[in-house]
Amino acid sequence: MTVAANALDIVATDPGSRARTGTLNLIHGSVRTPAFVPLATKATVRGLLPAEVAALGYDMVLGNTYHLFIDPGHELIAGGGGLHRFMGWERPIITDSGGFQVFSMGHGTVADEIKGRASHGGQRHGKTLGITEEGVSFRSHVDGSTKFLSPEIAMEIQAALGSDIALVFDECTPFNVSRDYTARSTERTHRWLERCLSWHDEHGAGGPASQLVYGIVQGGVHEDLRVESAEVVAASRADGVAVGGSLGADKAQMYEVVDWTTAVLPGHKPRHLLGIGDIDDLIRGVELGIDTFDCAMPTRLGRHGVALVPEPETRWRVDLTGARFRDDQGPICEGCACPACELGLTRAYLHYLLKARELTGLRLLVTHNLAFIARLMHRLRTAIAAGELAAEAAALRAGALP
RNA sequence: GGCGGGAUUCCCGAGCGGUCAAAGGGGCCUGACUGUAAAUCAGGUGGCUCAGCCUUCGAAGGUUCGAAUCCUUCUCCCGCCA
Repeated sequence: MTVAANALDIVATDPGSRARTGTLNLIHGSVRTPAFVPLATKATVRGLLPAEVAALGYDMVLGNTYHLFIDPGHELIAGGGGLHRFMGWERPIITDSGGFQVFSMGHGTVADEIKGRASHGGQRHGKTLGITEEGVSFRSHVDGSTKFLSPEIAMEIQAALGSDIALVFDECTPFNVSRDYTARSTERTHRWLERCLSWHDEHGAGGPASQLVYGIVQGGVHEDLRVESAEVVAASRADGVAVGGSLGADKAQMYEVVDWTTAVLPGHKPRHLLGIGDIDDLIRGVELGIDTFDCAMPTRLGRHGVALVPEPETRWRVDLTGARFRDDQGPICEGCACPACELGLTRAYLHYLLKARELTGLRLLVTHNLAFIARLMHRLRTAIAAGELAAEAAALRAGALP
């Protein structure tokens, strides 16, 4: 059992939904919720300085156990004073357990797996060597050597990293597996949850005493399995609950899965929705009672030349690499007051930087995208506190600039 | 004026008698991207009445069953020598 049993301080709830707002109090500070958590997988929000991320309104970032274990190694990071000091971010950090990598190294992305296709030229398959009750063997993507992760090792690594929140080691259940496999996998994840908590209990006094541990709900797209998993995690000693695994083939199914889950979760435990992402998904997630989200989308899209804009019909995206923006003197995003847009830069300039492969272009777009999401979350928090979430959500979904 | 080298599909650039509508880049277009092996990846990129046909490899002739590839002349580039 960890110390902060009531780390989440809820100050307001929305009468028309499960949404709530408040603060999540952690070792390195508090997180205003609902919050989006930018990914700093390899100990950096790619392209941005810690101060820049904070200035955009972010209280927490997410690091990855798998990646930091492979390179540069958790011992090295621990020796240097922990992940916070290592990356120069003294605010909260949540670390993912590496469970997702077991999935992605075998299947590629979530979308690839669902659609049954190979991603990146089919180069990504087969790095996961085997999943057993003990843990997972896989081939390092860096040097090809065989590595092994187990619930205990994942917790040990996260303890060494010193993250504010550790996620238990799980198997991200694929979409294209049988219900029976999903059931067995989910049960194993439950056993792994217990092992993670036990490891944490045993080592907490001498180490991560106030590090929170979040259990992970699996169960695929099966209501009974999801509900059971949510109940198992909720009833455990875990401080918080993360919703993971395959969330379905489309948004409707995803919302349904999250709905089943949060419907049975106790109100006091913080809830994290793993890997979500899109503007509309964040809005719905908040309505379904999610407190924190993480997603590669805003930062990755920015690096890929896409700017987030208030246009639902284009899924809130505009790809500035297209030649039609070559002489577009308009702003990146009309009305946006982010550090990038404040410079008065044109789409023509961004397009030019992108085509010229200048790093500044990527920095500018990542900054804008993260600012966009940060404002979205801020507006949702404010709306919940003011009892106006329904109207605000409707406006944002219709294309209001957050 | 002389001697060499070169002109290839939007651009650069392979090809050097048939398996070439023509490698490979770039550009352009489309698509993807949701717990980041991702500043990435995939597909397309002469035309059509599209399992075939037509038009393309500076221009015009010629050799050959057959030419972007060989020959002749011409036009224009680029070196070197005068």
